[in-house]
Amino acid sequence: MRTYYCGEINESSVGKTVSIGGWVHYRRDLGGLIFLEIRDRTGLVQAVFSPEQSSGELFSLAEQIRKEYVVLIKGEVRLRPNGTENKSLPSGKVELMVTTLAILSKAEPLPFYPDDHQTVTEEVRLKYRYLDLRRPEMFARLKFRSEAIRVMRNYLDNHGFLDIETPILTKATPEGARDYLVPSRTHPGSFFALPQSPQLFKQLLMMSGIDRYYQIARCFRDEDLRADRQPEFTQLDIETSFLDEEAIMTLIEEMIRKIFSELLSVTLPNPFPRMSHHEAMQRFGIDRPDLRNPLELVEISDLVQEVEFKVFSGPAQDKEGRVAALRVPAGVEKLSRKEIDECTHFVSLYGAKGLAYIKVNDLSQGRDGLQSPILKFLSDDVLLEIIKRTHSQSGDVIFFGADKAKVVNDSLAALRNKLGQDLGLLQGEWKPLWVLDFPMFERDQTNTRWQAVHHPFTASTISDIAKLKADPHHAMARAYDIVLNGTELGGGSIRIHTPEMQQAVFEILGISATEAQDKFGFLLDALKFGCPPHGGLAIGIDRLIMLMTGSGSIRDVIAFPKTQTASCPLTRAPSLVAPDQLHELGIRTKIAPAS
RNA sequence: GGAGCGGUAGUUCAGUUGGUUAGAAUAUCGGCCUGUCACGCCGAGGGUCGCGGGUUCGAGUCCCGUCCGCUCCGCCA
Repeated sequence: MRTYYCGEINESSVGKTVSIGGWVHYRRDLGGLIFLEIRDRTGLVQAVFSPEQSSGELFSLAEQIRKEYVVLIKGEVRLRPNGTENKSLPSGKVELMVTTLAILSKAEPLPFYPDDHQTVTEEVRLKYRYLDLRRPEMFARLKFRSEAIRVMRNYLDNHGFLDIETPILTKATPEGARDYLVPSRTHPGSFFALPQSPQLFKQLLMMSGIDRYYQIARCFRDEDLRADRQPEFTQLDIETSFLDEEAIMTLIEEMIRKIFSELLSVTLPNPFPRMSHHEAMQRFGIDRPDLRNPLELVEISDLVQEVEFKVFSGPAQDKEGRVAALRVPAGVEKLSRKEIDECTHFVSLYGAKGLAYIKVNDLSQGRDGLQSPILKFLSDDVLLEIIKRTHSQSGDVIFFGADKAKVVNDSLAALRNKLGQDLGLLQGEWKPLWVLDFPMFERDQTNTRWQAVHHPFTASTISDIAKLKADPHHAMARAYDIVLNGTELGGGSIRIHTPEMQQAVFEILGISATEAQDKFGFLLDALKFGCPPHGGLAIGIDRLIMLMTGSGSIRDVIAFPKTQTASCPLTRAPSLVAPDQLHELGIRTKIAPAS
């Protein structure tokens, strides 16, 4: 006889004899009866022990059972007596009259019970993650993730892609994030690095004539964690030969639409909207705008260049400065003085030295209808033009950012997000977006050299090497980022496919020929032997699933995640290792100072 | 590296101005209850107040340091 799932037992099972394996979720003794609720991953069913129908031996066995025991029970399905239906059970109209019972595994009292109504801290959940994952909510997330990946695989398989694995033990890369290193026993003093992404291997596969590659790839970056960042994460990694930006974006869009329609019955726009990087920065101050948020930045640098107010005129005249306005409709009513002060503190976290604002109390009264500490610094003409350009109405509040462009963009973009959330301004549920026309290079923090905005293997719209070298500042990358509701889901680019261009980009980035040969010699070599034009993209699977399941953190869609200090409360990793192990790896143990 | 919040019973939390024996709920254990279903009722056990130091007659409470968890900045090509 087969073992049923709880969820398979319903009114049509009445009269059948079935067996069920599962956890005892609940036990109640009453009136000479024993009720057990048995849970498996599909639902709950109630089993009833009656001394009249069960042998005495079976009944006393049932009495020993506690919560979370794993049992196998067999019995006959019957309708419950009138008035005893349990609406909270999927199988609430039927019950199982037990004839045999086996305790497969006992359970000690749990640190917490995996009920939906029990709340525990994340620390405890992670320490006992195997119990946390018994919760229906967590099970549903893992199942959703599995199904989403299945849709991706099916889609890519149907489009001629090959799933190919690339090494986990690989070579350290000089740029990008900090590497996780693994010492080599056979080469004392040398190290492997865990891949930050399979980038170079997938490019090499294109040179191998694979043409269409994908991988559900684990990636590792030794940087500090956030709610949406783990030191190891999973990306859907894709690379194709001969396809251009247009073809790749179309392909990916279609896949994402399919995932949303199959899993959430949501129809995403076709095609996804697109926006240039420049426009995104101008209108939203960020390269991954949340389009559900109607608030926008308005440039007013040109209006305030000559005003007496140095806080405005300074950045307005500065080539690297920016003065921008953010209008909050009905802000006068929605934002108290205290809340405006909180906004000022909030933007200070992003380096803003202050947050100017104007309350537009009544437009019909002209200047007298405005209220602001900075009013006295601004002429009627300037005020009027600001009102006009921001389309302000009576009752609005206008915030201002004036500083280096980076500070204005960072702080106002963050403020825009905060106000959008706090004031409930978000419109629509799912707003995907392609961001295009990224610059190829940007100055590094010390402003002494160029660094790649995307990565050093991205092709430029300028295909002439001499022209690119002459004017790196204005070179655009053939790159595209996909953004969903303000989260960067992934990105990709058309890659460089000639050794000459790759060498030139390394040069611009200040990587010497020797260094390039040392770090990327294998890539430069491979490019010499015939490389098709190619490009691809990677999608952060954890983030996608987090968004689609409405989870607050990436950790909730990863079975065994790390904490903020990159440790695992469950296994207590990382941990010290035996001196012998270190010795074998050629690593000298540090001698602890005598205490 | 930095900022903020938190750490008290197995768990989730309360704990006043520094003051007697640190509480509640839930879980656990025992008893009662003839259809329970977050059942109910009675009872019991359960504490390194994260850790270390300091101030004080007296510290869960104040001060310093430190560890851990979360959010954020830096960082994440």
